[in-house]
Amino acid sequence: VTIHDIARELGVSPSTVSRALSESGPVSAATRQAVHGTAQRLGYETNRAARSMSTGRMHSLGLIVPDLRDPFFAEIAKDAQSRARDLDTAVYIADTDQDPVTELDVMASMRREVDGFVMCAPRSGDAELATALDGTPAVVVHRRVPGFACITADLAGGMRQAIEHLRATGHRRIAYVSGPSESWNATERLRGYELEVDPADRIVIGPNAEAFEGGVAAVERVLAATATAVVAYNDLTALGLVARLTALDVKVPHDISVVGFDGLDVASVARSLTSVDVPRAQAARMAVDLLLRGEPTPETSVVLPTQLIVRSTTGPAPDHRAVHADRHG
Amino acid sequence: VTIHDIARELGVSPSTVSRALSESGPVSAATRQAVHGTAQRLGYETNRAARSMSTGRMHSLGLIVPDLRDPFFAEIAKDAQSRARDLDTAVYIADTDQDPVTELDVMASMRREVDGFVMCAPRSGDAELATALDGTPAVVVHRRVPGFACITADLAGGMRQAIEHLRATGHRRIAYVSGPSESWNATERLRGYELEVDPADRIVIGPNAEAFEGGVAAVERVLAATATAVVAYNDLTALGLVARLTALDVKVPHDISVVGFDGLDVASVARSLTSVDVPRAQAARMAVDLLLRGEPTPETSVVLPTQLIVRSTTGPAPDHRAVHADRHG
DNA sequence: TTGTAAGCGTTATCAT
DNA sequence: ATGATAACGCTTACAA
Repeated sequence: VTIHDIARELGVSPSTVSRALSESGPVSAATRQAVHGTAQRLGYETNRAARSMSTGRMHSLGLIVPDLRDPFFAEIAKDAQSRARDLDTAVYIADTDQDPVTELDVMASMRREVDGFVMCAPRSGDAELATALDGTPAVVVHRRVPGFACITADLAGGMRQAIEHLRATGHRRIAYVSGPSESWNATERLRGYELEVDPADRIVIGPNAEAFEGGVAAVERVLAATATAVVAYNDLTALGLVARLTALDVKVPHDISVVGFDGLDVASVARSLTSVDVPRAQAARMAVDLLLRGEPTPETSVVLPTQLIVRSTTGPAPDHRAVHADRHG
Repeated sequence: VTIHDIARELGVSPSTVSRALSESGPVSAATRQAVHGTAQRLGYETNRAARSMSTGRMHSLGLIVPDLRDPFFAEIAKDAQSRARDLDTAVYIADTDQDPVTELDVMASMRREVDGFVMCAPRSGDAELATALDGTPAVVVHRRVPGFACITADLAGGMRQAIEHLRATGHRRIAYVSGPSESWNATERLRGYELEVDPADRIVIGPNAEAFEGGVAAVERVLAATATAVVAYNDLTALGLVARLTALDVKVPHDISVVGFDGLDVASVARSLTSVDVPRAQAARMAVDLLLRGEPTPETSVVLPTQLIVRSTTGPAPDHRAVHADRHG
């Protein structure tokens, strides 16, 4: 069922039907009414491909994520598609599996089919990204790329909150277990740590490719460094830390405090994890809005606030000697 | 850059270029070579909208999931889009947030834009689903819907493996903590339990809307029922159980054994969870293949095998009195 | 083997 | 306010 069917039914021309349906020209109230009526009755649905051919607008957007298995990105995907649906645009999804080459490939193959991209924490270099985009509107989420609209979170600020909280409860030796070294996220978080902690006092463990495993693997070194608190690259890493610490019978937070990063629903509830919340839903929604309703110019970049959520994996620092005795005695 | 540009460049007709590019007609080896060459050089990419208009094929598929935050579905989404990309088809994604109405809505709005649907554990009724599909090819994953190609897993068989394993290690009182009551998944798993356990011996707790929270909340009742082992609706539920048991100082698996369901990567590594693995990647891949390369007739339904993975949350049943003393003494 | 021409469903420009 | 017509880029009979 096409606009021609409606036109024939009503004895008007297809152009009139088109104008009535798309509200894009002068139509008498009566005919508009009639057109909408029979459109409804006939079950008409506009053919997007045809519409795209004449207008150039695709009414769809490309959502590119590094890894859907990461709950952080899964949530962004969920929120982004939800918002896009509200705005009557379909979402093509592509998971790049963290591979820059795949990323560039999917961008190339999707570029012509979409009105723009929402790029989550892309892995390719700034220049390659710009080339692959080649003028296609794009909003970058959770990474800063020069020349593009970016929506990021104040990760360094979140790190500061975490460390200030730990210091306020008596911790002096605070370790950071880092994640993958390449991502913007990773460097930002590390930078936040380095901003807060004097070079002499820093205990940095990592980088680790696998978030959870990295946490597990880092525990021995954290203990060896006699840290009383650890801030993790993300919640999964924190979970790994807690799991391993528990296995070694080191009590959290009695012997050691652990702070996660991201504020994932699953993670927080799973271990009552103290964590720095990163506003994912808001970022996803803003990205889609910016792409679809605004003009995503480089100047429109925004930095969302982060927020430390204190739960039960952090507590007062133990007396240092006591902890040490505990562990070896 | 269109086929006309290539045609002009080479002094041939657009149709020849089209034939050469789509391998859909007789073209001399020489011209085909030439066409591909300049196509490459000019950076030609076929306009899918235009192609769709003449062929009717969209080269895209709709992937409908209940909730991307559930790692089970996130993984399916990842695997499905990966396979689809190999087959040169784009993937529209829609997260229905478990809402049957939203589900039917997105099906209606996507139906014309896709060659078919991969529907993951849909929440609508059989009849509504069929109506909304209205002839659009579809493969249903993890639910059985009469009249459609379905890819499911042998959940009852997995449940049997779990219970047999527990029995073999001395457990007699085996509880089941169920999940949401409405889904096919949920009823299948429960059915598996009921198949294995005599009515008199059954300890069923739930249903629970939220997987993890359900596990947490179920613990007191599990203990009150003096079960020595629990099979959970899924891994998240199992994690909830373990978390709460640990908090109550009930040792897993010393005092009580816990079996998860799904075999999620995160979950298994997180708690070394014994779990019934459900082949997600295979299901996703098969669904896409069936949709894109085969004919998804009702007869092509397949049931994938499940597999109990024994890790460290299960162990021999404790002496019943000893456990009881432990808990209250 | 290649070219011509019609058609896919919509929008947009221009008359009327 | 409405209608005819061209155009979007591609595929596909059909003709050469």
